Amino acid sequence: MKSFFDKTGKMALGSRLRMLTARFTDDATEIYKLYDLPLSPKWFPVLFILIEDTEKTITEIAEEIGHSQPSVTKIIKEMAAAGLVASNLKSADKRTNVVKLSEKGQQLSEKLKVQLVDVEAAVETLTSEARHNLWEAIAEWEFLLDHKSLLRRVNEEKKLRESKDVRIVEYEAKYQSAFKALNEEWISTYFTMEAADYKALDNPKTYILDRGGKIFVALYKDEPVGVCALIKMDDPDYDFEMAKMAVSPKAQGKNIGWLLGNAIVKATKELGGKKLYLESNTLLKPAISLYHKLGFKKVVSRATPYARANIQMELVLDN
Amino acid sequence: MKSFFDKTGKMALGSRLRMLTARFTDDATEIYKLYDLPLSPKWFPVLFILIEDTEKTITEIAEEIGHSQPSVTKIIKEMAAAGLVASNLKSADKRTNVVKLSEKGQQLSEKLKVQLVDVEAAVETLTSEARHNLWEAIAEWEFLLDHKSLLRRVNEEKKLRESKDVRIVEYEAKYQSAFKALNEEWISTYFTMEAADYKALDNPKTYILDRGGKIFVALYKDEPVGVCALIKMDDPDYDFEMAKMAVSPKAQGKNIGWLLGNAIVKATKELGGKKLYLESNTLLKPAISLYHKLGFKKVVSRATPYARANIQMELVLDN
DNA sequence: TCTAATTACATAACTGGTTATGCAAATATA
DNA sequence: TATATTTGCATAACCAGTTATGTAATTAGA
Repeated sequence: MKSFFDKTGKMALGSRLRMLTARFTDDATEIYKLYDLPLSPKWFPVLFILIEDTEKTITEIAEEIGHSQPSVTKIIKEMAAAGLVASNLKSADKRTNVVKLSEKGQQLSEKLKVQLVDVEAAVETLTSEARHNLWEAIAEWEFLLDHKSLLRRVNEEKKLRESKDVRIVEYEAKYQSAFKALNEEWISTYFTMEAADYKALDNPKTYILDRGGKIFVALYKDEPVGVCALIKMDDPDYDFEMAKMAVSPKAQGKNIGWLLGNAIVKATKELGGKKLYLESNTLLKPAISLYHKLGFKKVVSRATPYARANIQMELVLDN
Repeated sequence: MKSFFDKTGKMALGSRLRMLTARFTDDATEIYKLYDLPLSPKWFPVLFILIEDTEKTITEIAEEIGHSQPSVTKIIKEMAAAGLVASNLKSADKRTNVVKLSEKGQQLSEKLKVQLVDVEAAVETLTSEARHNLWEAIAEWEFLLDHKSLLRRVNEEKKLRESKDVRIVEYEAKYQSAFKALNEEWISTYFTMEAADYKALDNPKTYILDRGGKIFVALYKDEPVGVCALIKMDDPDYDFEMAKMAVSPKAQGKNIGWLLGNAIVKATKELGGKKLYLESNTLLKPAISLYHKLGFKKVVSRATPYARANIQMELVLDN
């Protein structure tokens, strides 16, 4: 068994924990027998709460011990059948089921305290024999996972790894079809293609590059999965417009938008631009949030050839 | 939740482990989704084994991953339904169900490897953030519990604590009824009371004390629960006989036999005895093993007034 | 060599939890 | 103040494992 987990690595942490848990719960049953306590180990958390604070409702107990409410309902039912608790006590709120220990339950809990002392001592001995403190380790991991779940941590690792496979390159003629297709994909999903779209997407060289603009392509494992254009503007207020940003849905979650955006900002600076402009639609939540992350701020309306534009943003470059 | 476990103490280690386990397995489901792997997390151990060694029987897999055989049977059934494994492959032994990954299963396992790397990295990061190493702690506790189970450890604590409530005192007239009752209890359970029994048990003063012997009584919480006599012998080979040892079944597991035996040995020395003798019956396994623990060795037969005696032992005192 | 014991596995039933759901009581709101 | 929403809890159904049990195939033994 040990060797199995050595082979699997940390991926099997859940499995390994489950097995260790099983050892404890199996032994718990025997330990209760040893002390001649007619208790089911699973009653322990509920019993413990009722020893501490005499009267409690089902939901209160569930919250305190971290179980679901139906779990506590079941446990209380079993304990009531064993004569350890009195439930459905009269209370102002008739929905609640107020529970407290019966006489028998109190007597039993006195005997339980003796057992608790021995178990505590046994675990303490175990802890002193071990170099690694399991109890403290659990507490610490609970804290760390509260702060950031394993899912989020894995997701971050995934993005990190995948972004290493993403390269941002300058536009070449061979990417023209990808440039058009990627844009057409999202535009026609949310809106409809307009005349201005066709002009730029069909003739990027004439309409973007030759006029002093740039286009960047994001390659994931050498396949184009994202594009973005930097278009020279003929406007006293702005030097360049960031436009035609598109990322394939298949390549989502790889930070590609962020990498393209950064490439655009860097290129603007290299070309001596001071202010970057963009148009978008508030329907595109992830895009808007990306623009904010890149430092863009909303600006007041301005004439636009696109029907779908309902928000305009700018980024003032400080160097 | 944390505060709940702070209050309960180590007794709730099982509960706490179960909850931490739940966090991992819940997140595992989401992680598989993130990688677009149509796998159930519970398949992982089986899948892992099949990636390592192509062909395996159900029982082999169960042993390697530490699950029960029916658990593996169920998992294989599910994986077969999902088209990941081919089961019931032809084999010499027709009882066995030989299983291997299908083409689809192999493709999926390739994708799984990518995920494994990310999870490993995420857990590694977690470990580096933590002061206590959970993975190592689990491995160590598994080892320590293999060596001595929690049940045994708790039992030892219990005996230790209870033996503190046991006092060995010298016989007084008020213990005569206990002396008789405790002996009568076990003798009549396994054998029948003999004439020699009644003589000694009814008149301990005349037959034991007045002849230079001693009787010790073990009190548990001031109740007599064990007795043992040291009887002066009229024999060139032996000075004293240890006899009439009896411990109440209710007080078993408190080391009382051992404590009484030690009291007898100590008294023999104080009285200047060099050799201690006893008679017993091999039916009484725990008693014989106690005598061995006290240092008694078997000796060859010798005349005895007791029909039930079928083993004789002696202890030579060295000081 | 024939029978008895063992082995491999499928199935059923149980365990200690969970989520989903519905109903009655209490509270909030128009 | 009537209605909508929320709350507390019981019940049902599910989940990932377990133990118990029955059956067919194999192996051991008299």
